[in-house]
Amino acid sequence: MARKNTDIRQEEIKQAVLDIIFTDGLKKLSTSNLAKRIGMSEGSIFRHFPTKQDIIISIIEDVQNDFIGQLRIIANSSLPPIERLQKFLCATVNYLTDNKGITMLLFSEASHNNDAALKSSLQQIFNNQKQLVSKIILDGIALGEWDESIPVENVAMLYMGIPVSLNIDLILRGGEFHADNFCSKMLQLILKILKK
Amino acid sequence: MARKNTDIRQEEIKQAVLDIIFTDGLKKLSTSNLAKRIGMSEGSIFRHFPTKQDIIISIIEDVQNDFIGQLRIIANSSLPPIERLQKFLCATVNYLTDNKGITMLLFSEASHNNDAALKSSLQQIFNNQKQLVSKIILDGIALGEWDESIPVENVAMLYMGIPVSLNIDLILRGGEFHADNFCSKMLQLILKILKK
DNA sequence: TATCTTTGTAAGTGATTACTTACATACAAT
DNA sequence: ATTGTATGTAAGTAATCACTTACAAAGATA
Repeated sequence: MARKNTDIRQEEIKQAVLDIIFTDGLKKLSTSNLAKRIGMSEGSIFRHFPTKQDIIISIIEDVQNDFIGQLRIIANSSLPPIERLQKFLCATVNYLTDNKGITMLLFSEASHNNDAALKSSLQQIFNNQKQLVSKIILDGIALGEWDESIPVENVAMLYMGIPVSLNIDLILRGGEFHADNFCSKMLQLILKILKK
Repeated sequence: MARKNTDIRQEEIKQAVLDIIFTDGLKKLSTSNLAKRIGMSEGSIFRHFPTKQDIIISIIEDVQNDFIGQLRIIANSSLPPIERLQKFLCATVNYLTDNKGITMLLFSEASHNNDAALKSSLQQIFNNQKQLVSKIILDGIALGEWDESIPVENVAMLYMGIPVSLNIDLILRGGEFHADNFCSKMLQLILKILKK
């Protein structure tokens, strides 16, 4: 087969991982199937990643950089808190619906594996989102826009339920979804909680 | 080894499944490990269940009967809606914290497997909860206690986020949790949404 | 007591797993 | 042109998987 650089091959492999998970389920994610999907030999995969686990870890790092990075920019922007919250929520919903393979991977890996490093990465992804939401809410309270007596930690937890249960829904129903309405409807509910 | 009836053995096997998942992760759930945990031979397992998959299915049926059954009684009771909602939420939180093995199993199985019957069972568990919550809310609205303009479907979805994200938290953090505060704090947030 | 069904086990089965080894060749640097 | 390194493959490896087979014995029924 044609030769390509490791970085290109790594991307191909990671894409194939997500592809298989979404179309066939995590059970079918073997190095053998992975090689078939890309059209290369099984041995070649181990030229570009030392172990199968390292492929998963690399994907989770991508999520940290791309997804959480994007959310961090939104949360720290100078927009009014209400607009930040709206952008934040919609960005999350869009990411989840656009990357179904990734979300299934995160879910399953969390309960499937007992690897400490992996679990800690997943915990970070979850907690980072919670902290960024808390920041937006606290900013809104500081500006006098929202009720200062609300328990911010609990609202953030309730907020996190939105993407997480959306996730479950996506996994169970297999994909079809109408993001626009969902995003703004959920925002309105959260805003009612935040209202003075 | 001492002989026991199939029904007793089936319970032992199912308990061992949940035990392994919680202590060692789903990856270690092999028929070989299962037999070791119980202290019986691997072949004996297949005397009491035709396949490994059937053990999982039987556990999910237990969840339907025990957990959803309990929630159904609460939702259909003649208590005031606000009390039903409180009992409903606390029963869910307690079940999740008491049965960590089960919740991990449901999560993982949903994304791991592509078995249609299994996925449909999991979907039913999720949807039944949503429907029961919707019923309580609609009853409250009919009694004039809550805002009739709220989108019930979306509140139910937001509500479902509570147990689901609690679940994630339990999986990632490994167990320790203070249920009492959580239960009532979350209820207050939902009530603020429902308020006229 | 004799027989039949249920429950148990040890030792297999072939399939699949993640990963390795030995070797070939493309391509960049000298 | 020569050499060294990165990328490729086919054919392994031992371990593990879910499950089966052949046979033994417990316990109920006759």
